[in-house]
Amino acid sequence: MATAGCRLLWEFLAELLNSSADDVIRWEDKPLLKFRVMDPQRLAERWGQEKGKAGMTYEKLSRALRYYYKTNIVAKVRGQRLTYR
DNA sequence: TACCCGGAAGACTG
DNA sequence: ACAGTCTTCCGGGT
Repeated sequence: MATAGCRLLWEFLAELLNSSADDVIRWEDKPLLKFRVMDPQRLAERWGQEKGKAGMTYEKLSRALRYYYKTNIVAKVRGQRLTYR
């Protein structure tokens, strides 16, 4: 069950948001839990390293994010590649 | 352009 | 063998 082992995508994103990786992803409005991806390509590279997937791209990372809409882990704020969790 | 949308299929893990 | 969480691929949208 569940990848539980360690970093799920949302845990990885939360860690980046709570650290100072402002060049890749940052809070747009922390109280509202809105964040913004500043550098899609670098975000995908870091995610790829986490999972040991060399060919990770933002297209694929965002596909995983779309599956999150269904479970309400994240929601898209169109017009600015913003999301909240 | 670059990013966004979801269905379908399949890999990987505990 | 099984179910959860993606990963990969695709055609189409804004």
